[in-house]
Amino acid sequence: MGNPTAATVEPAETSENPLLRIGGNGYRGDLRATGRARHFLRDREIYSEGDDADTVFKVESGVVRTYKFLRDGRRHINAFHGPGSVIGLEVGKVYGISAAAASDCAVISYGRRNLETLASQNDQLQLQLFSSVLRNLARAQEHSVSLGRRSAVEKLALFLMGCGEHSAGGGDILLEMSRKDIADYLGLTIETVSRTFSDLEDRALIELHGARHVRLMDITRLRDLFA
Amino acid sequence: MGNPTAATVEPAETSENPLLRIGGNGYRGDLRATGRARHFLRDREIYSEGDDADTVFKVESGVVRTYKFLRDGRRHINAFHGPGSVIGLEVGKVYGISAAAASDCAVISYGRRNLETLASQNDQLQLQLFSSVLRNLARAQEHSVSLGRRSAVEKLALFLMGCGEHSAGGGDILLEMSRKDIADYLGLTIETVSRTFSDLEDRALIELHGARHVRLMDITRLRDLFA
DNA sequence: CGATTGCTTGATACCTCTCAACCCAGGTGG
DNA sequence: CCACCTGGGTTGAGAGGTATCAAGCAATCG
Repeated sequence: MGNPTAATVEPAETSENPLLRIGGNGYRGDLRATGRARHFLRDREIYSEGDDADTVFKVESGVVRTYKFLRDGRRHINAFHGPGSVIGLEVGKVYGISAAAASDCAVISYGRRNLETLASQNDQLQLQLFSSVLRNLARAQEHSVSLGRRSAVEKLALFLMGCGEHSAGGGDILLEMSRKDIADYLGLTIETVSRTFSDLEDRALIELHGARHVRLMDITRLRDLFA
Repeated sequence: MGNPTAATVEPAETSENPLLRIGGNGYRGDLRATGRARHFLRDREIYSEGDDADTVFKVESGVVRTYKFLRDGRRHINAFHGPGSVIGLEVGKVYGISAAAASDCAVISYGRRNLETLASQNDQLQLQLFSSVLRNLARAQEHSVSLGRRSAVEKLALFLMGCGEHSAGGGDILLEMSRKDIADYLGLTIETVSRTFSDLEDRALIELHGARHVRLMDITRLRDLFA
C-alpha cells in the first residue's frame, strides 16, 4: 500500500488472495492458466466495451478506470480500481464496459477459460472471484447514490475522503487522475470540479499544492459536508 | 411473462434456473435448505441496510426495489428487481443496501448458510448465483451512466423503453411504481418526472392514460432521445 | 362528504453547464 | 536562453435545466 491512490479503491489484500498465488507455491496445473504480468502506460486501453471478454485482469499497482461512452462523446467513469481489484469478469461473450490505465499500472491477466476451469477446481479461488464482484457491486451502488442525490461539493468531499483513506496518511493525497477523470467519475464538468476544489480551499477545508497534490485540512468538517 | 414490469428487469429465465428447482425434482438434501415462499405487500420492507445478511431472496413475481437513504432523508433507488432476480447476496455480515416491495410481490427466501453449503456442492447453482450478481453489476454500471451523464428526458425515455421491453407488447406499459420511486431511481424530483412525462406526451411520443398506464407511441423517436 | 394521498402545473431560485478568456508548467526549437 | 507553443487547470459571465415552494386537481378512503 502506501500508495497514494484513487477513491473507493479497495485494500490490497495481498496476503489472503488466491489469485496472487496461482502459479506460485502449491499450484500444479496447466502453466498457461497462470497469470501473465503486464504493464500499461497512463491512458492506454486495457479492453474495450464490445470486445471478446476472453481475459480477466487483476490490478497489481497503479489505478485502472472502467468507463463507458455515450454516442455523442459524453464519457462516464464507473470506477477507479486500485491494487487487488479484479476486472473483466463478464456474464456474456463480450465486455460490457471499457477499461484503461488511469495511471501507469501493472496488472496480471488470466485467460478466461483457464480461470474458469481453475475456479471449478478451486473453491477458494471461486470465493475470491465472487467476493470481488460483490465488492465491485457494493461500490457501484454506493457511488450511484452520490451520482443521483449529491451536490458537487458533497461529491468531491466524499471523493477526497475516499482517496485519503487509502493514501499513506496525514491527509496528504497525490491524485493519480486528471480533472477530467474526476469530473467524468462524479458526473460533473471539469470546470465545476475545478471551482469546487477552489471552493473547498477558500473554506480552508483543503489545501492545494498544484493540481494533483491535495491536503485535507479539516477532516471533521469535510465529513460533515456529506451528512 | 406478460407481466407489465419495471425497467431493466431481467428476463424470467424460469427454465434454466437451478434456484427454482431447489426443493423440487431431483433435490435430496436438507429440507431447511430449500427456499421458502414469501409474500410482501407494496412498500413492505424485505431487509434493511445494516441488518444481518442471513437470507438471500429470489424474486418470483412483482417488483422489488433496492435503495439507500442519506442522513437527511434523501433516498436513492439503486434498482428495480423483477422475476428471476436474486438479491441479498453480500460479502460481509450485513446488508449493504435495503430492499422493499415496490409492488405486491412474491419471493423465495433462502438461508444464507444453507445456500452457501448447497452452492459448494452444486456447480450449476454456483454459476447461477455468480451470473446473477454479474448481471446486477452490469445493470448498476449502465444505470450509473444515466445518472451521471443524461438529462431528465433522456433518463425517462430510457426508463420507459426499458419497461416496454419487458411488458406484454404493443408499447403498452403498466408502471408498477410511483412517481416518487421513479424520481428516486432516476435521480430527479417528482415534479421533474411529472413534467417530463407531460413533455413526452406533448411531443406525441407517449400517451398517458392515468399516471400508471403509459403507451409508447413512437419508439423510434423515443430511442433517438438517448442517442 | 371532507380528508387524504398521489399527481400535475406554475413561478421562481439556484446550481451546474457552456462558452470564453486566461494562467501556468513543460517541451521545443531557434 | 528565450520565444513560442501546447495541454491541463483556473476563473468569469451568462444560459439553461432542475429543484424548490406553492397551489390546484383527481381518485381513494374513512
